[in-house]
Amino acid sequence: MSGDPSDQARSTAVKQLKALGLSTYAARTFVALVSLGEGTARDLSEVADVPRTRVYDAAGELHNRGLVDVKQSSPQRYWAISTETAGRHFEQEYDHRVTVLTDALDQLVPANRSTEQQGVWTVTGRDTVTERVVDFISSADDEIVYMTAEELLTDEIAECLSTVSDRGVSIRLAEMSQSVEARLEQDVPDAKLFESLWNWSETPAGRLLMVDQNKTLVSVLVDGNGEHPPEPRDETAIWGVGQTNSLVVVLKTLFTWQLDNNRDSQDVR
Amino acid sequence: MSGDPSDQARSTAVKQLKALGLSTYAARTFVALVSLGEGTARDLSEVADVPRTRVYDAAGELHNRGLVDVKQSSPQRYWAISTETAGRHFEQEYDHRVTVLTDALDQLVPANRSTEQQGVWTVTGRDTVTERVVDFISSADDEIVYMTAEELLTDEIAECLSTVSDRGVSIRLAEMSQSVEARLEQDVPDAKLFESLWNWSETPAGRLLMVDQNKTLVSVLVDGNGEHPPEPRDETAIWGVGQTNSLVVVLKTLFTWQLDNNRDSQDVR
DNA sequence: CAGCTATTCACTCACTTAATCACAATACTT
DNA sequence: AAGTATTGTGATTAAGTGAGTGAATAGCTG
Repeated sequence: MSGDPSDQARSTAVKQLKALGLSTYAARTFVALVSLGEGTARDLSEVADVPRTRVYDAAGELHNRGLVDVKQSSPQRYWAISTETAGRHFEQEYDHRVTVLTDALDQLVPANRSTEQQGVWTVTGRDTVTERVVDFISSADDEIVYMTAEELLTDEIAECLSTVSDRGVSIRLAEMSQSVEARLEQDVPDAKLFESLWNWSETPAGRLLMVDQNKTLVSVLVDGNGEHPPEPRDETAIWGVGQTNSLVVVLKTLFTWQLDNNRDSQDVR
Repeated sequence: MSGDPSDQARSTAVKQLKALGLSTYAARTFVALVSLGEGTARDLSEVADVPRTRVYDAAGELHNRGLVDVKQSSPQRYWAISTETAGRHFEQEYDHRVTVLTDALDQLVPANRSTEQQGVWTVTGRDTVTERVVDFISSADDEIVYMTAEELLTDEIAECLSTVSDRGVSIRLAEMSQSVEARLEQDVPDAKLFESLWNWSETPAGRLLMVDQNKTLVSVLVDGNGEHPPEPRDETAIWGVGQTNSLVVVLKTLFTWQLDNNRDSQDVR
């Protein structure tokens, strides 16, 4: 009845709907109803592959959620809202959730989130690491030293650097690939380049970041070689904050030495 | 240790986190970690009221989601991201979900979503009815006739009316309460007022809407009197589309008669 | 009225998740 | 250095949720 690409669309739609909190039956029923436009319990049962006797529950759930309208005839018919409306609907619901959540959490957060720590924290996952990097960069008052692999320089990061640069924070970027440099030159004209410690492009290193000589983060790209599915969870980072933090101390000396050497126009290694 | 308001904040936060897809343990652990800022499994177990041996799983789940970073010490310590970051994090995740969903659904939607229907569909819930109203108004090509109870005139609706008015759609508003009229006069200066059929403010009626003499919706405010919790699900609407649709036909004649009478400056009833 | 269909309800089964326990590994104390 | 306390991991049990099935009721059609 339906081809392969259509089936795939179905299953991803069902997956997302379930993740959005619908039951399997409700998700399948909704997808069927969208592709049918309108239909009876029997129709839906066939297309959605949901037991006929359970379509009513599923449709009820959908009606409660406001995704489906009901016609009180016999047999009763169901009608699905448009995809755009569905999108808006979920967005609204979600915004509300997040607002309520952050409000509640803000009431709980203690006054002093310590600014001096002993050890280092680990973060996993490319997107998550990016989040930390953005947090760090955004919090900069004075100076940022940053080295990054090309593939990890997202628009988000570039934009973030540009913002703090406008705020007057001095930015030092390690020598990286041509394209990265060119890109940043455009977005962050005030950034100063310096010679990299390593041959950056040949290491599996991800990023090095130091903010205000006070917060540091270093990441590496892991697996990607020995793993079966090409997971996006392919970056691992450690970070630490505080003047006495060991990671901070190490990177600070490293960078200081590096930057000083560079200032004397000496090419190191 | 913590007062009543704080406890309430905790429980709502936990509720939202669970709705966002976390397990109860993970949700409780995260909330505890936010109010602690940082802590060991033991600390969390006490504050979160989660069995100590399960805190590790919960923290793992949170770490995978990118909400918590881990310190590899002994005992290992956990650190929660800031509430703002958490908010951004969920927003991003959600935007992605909705995008994927709508893309998939758009592939499934059939070419012809019929424009001619027999019966009437029912919708429940104030927000959901508003969604339909917005859909209808947005789709207007020619003319809108609208009557609404004051409390139901949200900013969203006013804005929507204003948009289509700019597009050249003629808008006729029934006589309503002073404040509603004043408000719309400002947002939608081109709208023409006409005398209402009923003494609008004294009926439990919600809204009447006719778009292009082709789509109609009528809603009433239900319960709100006999129900124990003041539920927001207090509006029920029916709608139908098509020239031959019975509801459309009825409302069309009603409005036409009404508007014609009004044009002759006759006050009806 | 008879036969069919639609709808609801009650129940089973399977699976996820909460909760406890037992044990191994590690750190701390004297 | 040995003993004790604490941390982390895994296995196990219990409870709850949701998928799936069938029977019973209500409603329609001819």
